[in-house]
Amino acid sequence: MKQATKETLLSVAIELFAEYGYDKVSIRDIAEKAKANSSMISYYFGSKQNLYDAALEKQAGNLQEFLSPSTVALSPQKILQLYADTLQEIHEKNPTLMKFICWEFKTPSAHPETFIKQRLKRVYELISQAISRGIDDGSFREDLDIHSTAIVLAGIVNFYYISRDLRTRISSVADNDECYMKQAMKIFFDGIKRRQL
Amino acid sequence: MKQATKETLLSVAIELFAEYGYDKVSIRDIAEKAKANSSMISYYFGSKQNLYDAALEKQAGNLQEFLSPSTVALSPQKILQLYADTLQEIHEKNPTLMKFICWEFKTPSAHPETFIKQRLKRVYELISQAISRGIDDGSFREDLDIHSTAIVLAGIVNFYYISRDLRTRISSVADNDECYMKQAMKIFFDGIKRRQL
DNA sequence: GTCTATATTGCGATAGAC
DNA sequence: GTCTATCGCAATATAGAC
Repeated sequence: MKQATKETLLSVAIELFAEYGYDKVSIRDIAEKAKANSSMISYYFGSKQNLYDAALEKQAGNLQEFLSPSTVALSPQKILQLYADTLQEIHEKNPTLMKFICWEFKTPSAHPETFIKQRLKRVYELISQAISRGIDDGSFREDLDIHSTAIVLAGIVNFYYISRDLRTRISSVADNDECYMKQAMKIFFDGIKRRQL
Repeated sequence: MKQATKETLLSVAIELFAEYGYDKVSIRDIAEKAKANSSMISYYFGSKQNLYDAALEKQAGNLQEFLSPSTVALSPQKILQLYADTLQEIHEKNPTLMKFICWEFKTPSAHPETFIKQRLKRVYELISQAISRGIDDGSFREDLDIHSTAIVLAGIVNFYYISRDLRTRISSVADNDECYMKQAMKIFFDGIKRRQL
């Protein structure tokens, strides 16, 4: 009945895996920081891998908002903007999720079919459809390649967060999330907008 | 005198580290694939970490071209386009370098001050200056934030490669590097271009 | 230079007392 | 549920023969 230990282990695992990645974190590290015994991880989760998966899935719930059924009813521009806003919000409220996704980028083979990948797939489809509709209704350029445009948007929004750690080491310029996203989306929308002749 | 073993170990190390990352590759894996004894790694490089650093630095030489002194003399547009072209070329000719850089994005703390980071810093400065000059000479929008614009460009160009492994699992759309880069840079340049009133 | 053999460490996992 | 103790394994690194 005392599941406090399980919860603590999970939240510590999320914290440490997000920061250092799967390989660099031992179950002993997690147990120590959670003030629990390392054998409790086997007891509650079965294995280190299962604990990681549990951590990943718990974080994945945060992509829910963007994927709500009402999203598809929005205009193409609104959907693309919502994607950017949602990622910005997720990062503010829960930076660890982005860390997990980044780790997945790096070692995709580690966890073949996770919940998070299914979510990402849905996100990609939503964006692609929005771009396609935007072209059809005349608001975006006709010569846009849908796949490429989707990657450009994803790159603009995600690279900022993916590269943050490295950037702060290289450059002395301080980040301003609000400012970046506004500037970036202006460039993006100006770049895909249909020109008046 | 017979340094063939050393060279083989290094090239195998580059291959394996790029593919699986530092943690997932053991010195035994490297030695086996190089048909050498694992103790040869200590003999030639001292440690696994030193071998990794050697692999990283050897790869970093490939960023040279973009950083040649003649680059700074080009027009802002040309410099930004050259950045995209160079990364595309690097990836085609030497995909392992990009893998290394991707690993550095994920675990930047692992190797505090590497050669590669100095190169990246120089690249960032070149791009920033190009954007700044483009604003001054009236070819780019005046309201551009230099830092944000530089990250947008870097994101557009790099995210495509960073995300490739994961994307191919999620989406069935085949990549076409040439097509992507052309589309992406058109969006980018249209997005930062100064509008005629 | 290259090999075998081994020292040493740290890992994930589990058995079993309480 | 939680602990101690330990097993079994794989890793890096090294000592020493050749």
